[in-house]
Amino acid sequence: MPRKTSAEAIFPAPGHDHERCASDAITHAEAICAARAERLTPIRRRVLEALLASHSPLGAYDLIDRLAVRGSRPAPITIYRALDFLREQGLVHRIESRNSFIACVHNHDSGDPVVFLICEKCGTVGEAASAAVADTIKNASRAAGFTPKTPLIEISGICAHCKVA
Amino acid sequence: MPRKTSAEAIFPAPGHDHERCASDAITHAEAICAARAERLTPIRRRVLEALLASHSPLGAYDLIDRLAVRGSRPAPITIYRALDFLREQGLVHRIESRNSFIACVHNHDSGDPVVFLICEKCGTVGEAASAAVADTIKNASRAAGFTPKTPLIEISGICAHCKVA
DNA sequence: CTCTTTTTGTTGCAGTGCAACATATATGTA
DNA sequence: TACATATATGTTGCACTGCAACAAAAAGAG
Repeated sequence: MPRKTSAEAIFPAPGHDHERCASDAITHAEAICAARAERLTPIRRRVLEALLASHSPLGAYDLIDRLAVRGSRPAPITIYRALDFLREQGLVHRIESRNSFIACVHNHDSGDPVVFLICEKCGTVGEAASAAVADTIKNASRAAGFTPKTPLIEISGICAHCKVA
Repeated sequence: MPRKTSAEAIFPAPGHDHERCASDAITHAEAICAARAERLTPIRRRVLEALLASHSPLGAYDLIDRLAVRGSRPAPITIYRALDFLREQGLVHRIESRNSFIACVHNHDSGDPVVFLICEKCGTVGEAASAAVADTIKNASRAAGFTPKTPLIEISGICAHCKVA
């Protein structure tokens, strides 16, 4: 069952039921990993939880800070390995223009191109999955004789909530 | 006068007249800077030339290597400052997904969104300026109540020349 | 020629990202 | 159960990215 019914863009409203949204995503991650016989180990889970606790993308060192407990900090490589795993499973995306990472709140078909909407004011990142965008881009690429694989689309701007304020 | 007549995608063919293509671009850069009363200093010019000598994007340290002469290497900040300038003038683009830079071979109207086509095999980067892509993306953003500013579109794939081989 | 602005040089550092190897933990198999 | 294998994590170390802050030099304006 999809966690989001709308196929449209998703931009998290401030003050939405975030606890719920995050715990749903964890449940989803467990299901995905179980189905694929992959292991959602404690570290991987904690990295995912930290990302889910923020709608803004987090850098690797933000994650280190958030996973640190009583003087014990995970090494960068530990975080990167967890991120690699989560990205392979499609549970986390990398925001290239910010060198940072965000938990995925879609159910992607793998390879589905995603459009990231990055608010310059509040830093919140929304995802939009648009077949129209995907098609247009494929056509434009083919016009250049180019065989596209993974489109990367990141758009800076102002989200609806910040625009009002 | 536009250096490219086609409004279509541009993917440099291996073995094209690169000397010519690069020297045209330098001429264009001089014209741009003159018109804006900006200074295309020797360092800025050499950075641009180094980028023009490669259709693959170069990292900042690649540029340091290429500008180094007889034991004297420019400091990273020197390169970044030149790149900042060139980017402000629209003469250079940053490829976010690779942390690297490429000389622009278009005549952009400023703010024009550009699609980068990055060949996974040969590393060559082509540019496509597509109004259709720009429009589609704007619409998708607006559907989420998002006010887009600067779309960033980078597509990995295989270019026509590598596909044949 | 002097003052001001712009550009470059120098030093230093924080963030990003991963390689290579060692250790520990799971999983499978006899 | 004991052993072999595969997977995951810990440790060390380092290369690349990117820029801040200040000093020195060069270009332009009056």
